[in-house]
Amino acid sequence: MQGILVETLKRAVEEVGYTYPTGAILEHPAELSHGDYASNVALMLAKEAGKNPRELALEIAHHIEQRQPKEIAKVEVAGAGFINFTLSEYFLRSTIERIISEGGKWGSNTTLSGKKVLVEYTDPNPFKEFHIGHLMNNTIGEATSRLVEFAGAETKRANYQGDVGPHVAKAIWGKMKQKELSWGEAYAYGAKAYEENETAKKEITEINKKIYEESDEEINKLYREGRKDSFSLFEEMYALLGTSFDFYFFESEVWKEGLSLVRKNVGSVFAKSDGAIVYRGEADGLHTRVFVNSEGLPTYEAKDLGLALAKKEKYPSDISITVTASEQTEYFKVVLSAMEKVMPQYAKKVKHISHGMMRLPSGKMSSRTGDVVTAEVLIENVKEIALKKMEDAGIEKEEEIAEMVAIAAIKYSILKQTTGKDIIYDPERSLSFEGASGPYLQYAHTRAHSILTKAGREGDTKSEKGSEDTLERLLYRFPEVVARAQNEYEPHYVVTYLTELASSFNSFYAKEKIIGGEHEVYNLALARAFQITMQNGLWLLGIKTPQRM
RNA sequence: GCCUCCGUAGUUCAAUGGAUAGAACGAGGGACUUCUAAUCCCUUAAUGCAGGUUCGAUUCCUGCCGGAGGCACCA
Repeated sequence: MQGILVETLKRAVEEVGYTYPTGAILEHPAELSHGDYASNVALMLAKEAGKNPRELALEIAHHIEQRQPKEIAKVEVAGAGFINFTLSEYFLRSTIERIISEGGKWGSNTTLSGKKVLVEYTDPNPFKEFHIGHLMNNTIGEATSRLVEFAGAETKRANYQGDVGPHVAKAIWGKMKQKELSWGEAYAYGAKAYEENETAKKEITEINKKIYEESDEEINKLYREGRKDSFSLFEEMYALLGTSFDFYFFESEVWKEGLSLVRKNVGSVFAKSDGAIVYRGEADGLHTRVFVNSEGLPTYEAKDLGLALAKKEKYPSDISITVTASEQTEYFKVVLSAMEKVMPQYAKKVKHISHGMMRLPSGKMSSRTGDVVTAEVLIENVKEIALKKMEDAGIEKEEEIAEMVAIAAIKYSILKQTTGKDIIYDPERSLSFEGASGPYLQYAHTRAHSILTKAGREGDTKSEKGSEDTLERLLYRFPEVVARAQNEYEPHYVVTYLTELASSFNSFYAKEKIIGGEHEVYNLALARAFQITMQNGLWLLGIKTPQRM
């Protein structure tokens, strides 16, 4: 639709004697009463033309009216000199038809078709808790993957896990001292001891070395157990959240290559300093970071280079996305800067998405101090609320539906805002199930689905319709919203749009009786178009659609 | 100290340089013998401060104030 409008505008502007300015915008006015699209060309050209913008706008509008495409019902000049377009009933009706025929493909595009994309996210560490930070990362990573997939890319999901390194040594040390502790608790215990107790610190450093060497049978055994315990818990979580990974990368598998890559480039890219090997980022306005410590062991930095090698080997992609919390933004720049020098072709394909952090009202979460909210506890709490809601409504309580609703509530609260912003999670104040929320979107979808099932016949857009058309005037925008979310890697545009769409559908539902109503046939087609759009939109967000709730 | 990000109704969030700054929660009022009231309708209230660029600034630039993150052997 935008294409037709731009062409029309361009022609009219040229007929009046000017060139269509670059950077002219075609936007949706804040209010539907102002029309469906607004152009600011007249405002931009007014100065050059030496004319009053309104006058110029009227001239352009006049030329458009000479040969007005059938998709446009009305051209008006408003405000300071905007040219407003109102779309025609013809266009709105044919959009409904298009939505119904495209079904699950409605809203998708082919921007990335033929491209391979790898998305790395979630990245929980074995031996530590899967906390709400991982939940946030998973939610954003999954939505990002689906956006990319909806652009036609061959998309693979990757999960990178730190199964070696000091955190593992700390957990194992904790477990050796106190068998009855859970792995998360053992880690917190070890981390505390490491900071407060010199002997413990030495023992942990020793364990860390032995893990790399695989030289101590007792440690090896604990290590294997811990890995296994963690992985099975993680797998349950992924299933619950609706993520399925194609590749798992482990620090234990990538550190050697990372280490040797760094060693090979000492003197050229990296430098020795105080017994460690560092990368000096100052030349690029960054800071110095240690890639290999003075024990000769790789830090996260060197491992990340090894990871890049492993990814390249396993799935050569055109875009390689890594999703992390914003605390790693600066870190990542340094690693990327080093990567540009040691593997330049690959570095060009790397894209870092950093999201805000889940914080508690008391401040930053820390698994070192044990001050964490686990994903499991959060989901369980929210699920309880959903079950309570079902009970109050007198519906039969169903675990599976309560789970879908709980996860929708959580995902919505993560995805509703700009990706970079922190979220303060207050366990005292429960998540919303009312108003703009995950369940609100699911509920609207469920209502539509339920009507369509009950009606027992198909709708038809050729049938007579009522005068109201707000819903239609939002529906056609879905592909535009998707494209914007894809371009900016910002799922929240989809959330905002779906919320507005659901609200519009609910108003429509309250006003209009669909089954048995005056415009039943047309309204069934409209409800179907809404249901498809909502389903596709929720899929993009990784939110499931229950058939009843 | 240096670098990065962020300051919008009481609260949590929106707003590709555009029109009267939108929602939700909260508060107050109303709507279920009618397709699911996890809903709908009405009322309430905001751009941290000071300059600048622009026909037009929540948005871009500068300074200040406030918050978060990062800055050598953690991830």
